[in-house]
Amino acid sequence: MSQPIHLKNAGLKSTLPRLKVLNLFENGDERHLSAEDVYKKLLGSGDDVGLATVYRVLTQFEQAGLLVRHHFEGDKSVFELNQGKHHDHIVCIQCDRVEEFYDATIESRQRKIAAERGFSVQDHSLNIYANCTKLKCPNKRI
Amino acid sequence: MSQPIHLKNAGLKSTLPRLKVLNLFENGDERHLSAEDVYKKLLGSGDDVGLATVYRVLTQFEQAGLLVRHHFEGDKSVFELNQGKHHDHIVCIQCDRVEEFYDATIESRQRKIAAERGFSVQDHSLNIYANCTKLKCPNKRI
DNA sequence: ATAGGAATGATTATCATTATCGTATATGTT
DNA sequence: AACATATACGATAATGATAATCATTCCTAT
Ligand SMILES: [Mn+2]
Ligand SMILES: [Mn+2]
Ligand SMILES: [Zn+2]
Ligand SMILES: [Zn+2]
Repeated sequence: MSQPIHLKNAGLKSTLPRLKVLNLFENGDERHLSAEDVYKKLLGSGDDVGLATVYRVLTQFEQAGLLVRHHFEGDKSVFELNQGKHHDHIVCIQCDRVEEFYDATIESRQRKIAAERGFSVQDHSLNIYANCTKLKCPNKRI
Repeated sequence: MSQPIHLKNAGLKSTLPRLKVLNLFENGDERHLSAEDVYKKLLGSGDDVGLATVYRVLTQFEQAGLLVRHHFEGDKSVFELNQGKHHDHIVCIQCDRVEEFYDATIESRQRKIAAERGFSVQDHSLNIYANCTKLKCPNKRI
């Protein structure tokens, strides 16, 4: 757990919709949420914000460095709290559950490979799409 | 170079639009093409096909295993000829040029990481977004 | 050459996301 | 606390990529 984020420090006015969205990521049960996920969760808890605002806020939070955006194969973006530590993802094909991992070997190999070809890495995304072999897969939905 | 692909063998009727699209991938100068790229290239060479057909054919080719689809950060899908050998990509942020690489260590590490967590890898995508440090970057456009 | 099913292409629909714009609100100042 | 004003909100329209429709055209087997 890290210290609560203050929107002010991020250069963002502290508004109700922003606080609600931020709260979802800080205290919600899911780390990785799409705009639609956020919108529905807020509606579900009575806190209604406009869908346009959700999209706007997510993008603002991303630009402010509060959130990180991912593209997990498919059309919609997924966001998660930026805890400062880069990691990659395993996405379950059956239930969409997301598990995180970090592998120093993979990371350094990437840098090496890029360097050998005359590139300096700016960013990268590594997503593993897999099936649960263990029976912990509750099946369906993130 | 591999032997020319016969649509018949892929269970696909041999039609003009399909042959034109296939030809672009087999004899064109770009390995990685979006639907729009394909559409514009065909229009440019006088071979006009409908945009709907382009999308349909690309999806069919993907399902038939002739093409592989990638999602290089951003909204549009990119396709390339399936030459049977898996590889990952470095995408230049400045010119969108795509370079391919394969690293056995990274590949096996992925499998190991997934296995340790009870997953069996079905697929994965690893894209490195980087800047050319060498001056070979002609800047802009795939 | 013919027939019948599949493919094409113009168009419309869909889905995620962004842009508009009039109204509401946060925050610094009286 | 009431104000002023820049900003943010939210309903809705617009956009861009891709999928679905459907009447017409084209392969391919007879
Ligand atoms: Mn994560
Ligand atoms: Mn490739
Ligand atoms: Zn990584
Ligand atoms: Zn790989």
